[in-house]
Amino acid sequence: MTNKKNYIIRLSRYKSALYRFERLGFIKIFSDYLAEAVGVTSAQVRKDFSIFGIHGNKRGGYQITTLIEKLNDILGKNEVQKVVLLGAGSLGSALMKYKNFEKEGIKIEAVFDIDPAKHHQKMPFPVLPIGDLEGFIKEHQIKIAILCVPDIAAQQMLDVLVVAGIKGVLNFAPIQLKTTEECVVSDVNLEVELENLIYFVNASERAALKKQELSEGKQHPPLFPGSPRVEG
Amino acid sequence: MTNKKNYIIRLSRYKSALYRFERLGFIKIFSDYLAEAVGVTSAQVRKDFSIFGIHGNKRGGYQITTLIEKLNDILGKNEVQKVVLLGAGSLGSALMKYKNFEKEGIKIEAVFDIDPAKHHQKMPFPVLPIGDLEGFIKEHQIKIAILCVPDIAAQQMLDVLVVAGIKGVLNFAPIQLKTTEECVVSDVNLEVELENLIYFVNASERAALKKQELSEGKQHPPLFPGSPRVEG
DNA sequence: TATATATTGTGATTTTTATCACATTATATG
DNA sequence: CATATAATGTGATAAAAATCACAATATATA
Repeated sequence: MTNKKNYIIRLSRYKSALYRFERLGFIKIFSDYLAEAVGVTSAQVRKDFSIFGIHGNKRGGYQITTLIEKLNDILGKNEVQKVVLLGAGSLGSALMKYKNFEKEGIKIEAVFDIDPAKHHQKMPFPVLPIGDLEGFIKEHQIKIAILCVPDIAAQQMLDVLVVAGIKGVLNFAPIQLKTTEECVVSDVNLEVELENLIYFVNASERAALKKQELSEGKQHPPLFPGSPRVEG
Repeated sequence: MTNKKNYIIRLSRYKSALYRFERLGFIKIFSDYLAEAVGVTSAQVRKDFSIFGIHGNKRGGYQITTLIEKLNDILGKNEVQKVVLLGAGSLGSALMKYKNFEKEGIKIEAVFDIDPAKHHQKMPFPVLPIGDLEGFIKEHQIKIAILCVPDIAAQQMLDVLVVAGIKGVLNFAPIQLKTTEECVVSDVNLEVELENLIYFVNASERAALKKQELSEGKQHPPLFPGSPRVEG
């Protein structure tokens, strides 16, 4: 798999932004507006589109609806995507209530959990035993699973998913799962995200401190003891 | 800010993996083991360490405890990081119960929500009104916030956070927030992650199909009508 | 219709990131 | 103690991604 990961993530972001513009009643959009909404440069937007063969109108920008269609085409999402959710714990339950999936055409078809106390057939999502997984995904032709089980159970559950025929897993357990050729695993790791944030907060604090020191003329130690400071 | 984002993310992943090795009783680790645990190459691991001035022993690998210490140093996390959580909805509640934060030295100090019905002082987390935010973060010297409020409220809430002095925000609302120089915003966007996954599942399906066709000798259309196929 | 203008589209260039491959060296072994 | 070995560390190189900058052109305007 050639790693077009960044491109694809951006295309997906463009699409979310476009849906918002569409809801606000916009018909056309220019690369610079879209760029701002997503936090990239306008050249980047145009280049990304160019790479995937999306063309706008010189001077007229891009038609929002056709743009969304083309993006959905590329992203393989012109129909509703059915997924299953593994684990009806707190994170799983939160995701069940997560409205934005539906907005973007992602539909949770069923939830699977090991705990019989949680099983029921109620809408909107039946919560079923793991044993039903394979039959369910074959019957409903499901390819994508969201994995929200405890860390310790994640690998074992992935193995079950692979056997059942799942082709892609969004994994919330903070461990590197061993997968097969046929199944792509993508990780969401909140601790790592937070740590990253902490690093950048500290880094920009350090930078601010340095800047302040500079403006106070502390950029160099005095060349000789007693030599005058450069004044701000 | 020079964009060392990928490096930092990897350092953080190394650290998580190292904690796991440590819990399993390992004392030393080699770059190739660590690489496998995180899903990168061993040269990448060594290069990353080299860039940040981390050195192991030729032939002896790396001492796990000192390695973790050094990583924490770089990531600015040698003490427990205090954070606040905004929004006690379903996602917020799930994060409150999320055990892995604590494991990695991240401590939620308080939760803030607009809904008075949710307010209480009970442990482990008091749920407080937004009005208390500024006082609380100043008193507790908090720099990081996790933003789990409804999309529509996210920008307004960010503005409050910035005024209150928060320096870094982990944002779960799927919109591009407008921030200031002093406050870093980092986004977690689950729809985008899922779409990305869907793309790669489709892409690898297409690739598999192609491969199959190739092995069936369909790699080229017949050079002339009626010319023989290459047999698998 | 002619001209000005705003916007796309993209080749060229620069910057960043990852990979390679091997010199270096600490440790183990005979 | 000499030699072999298994690791690190890193300069050189390759690959990927982002940015630049401007030609091309569709539309608006006079």
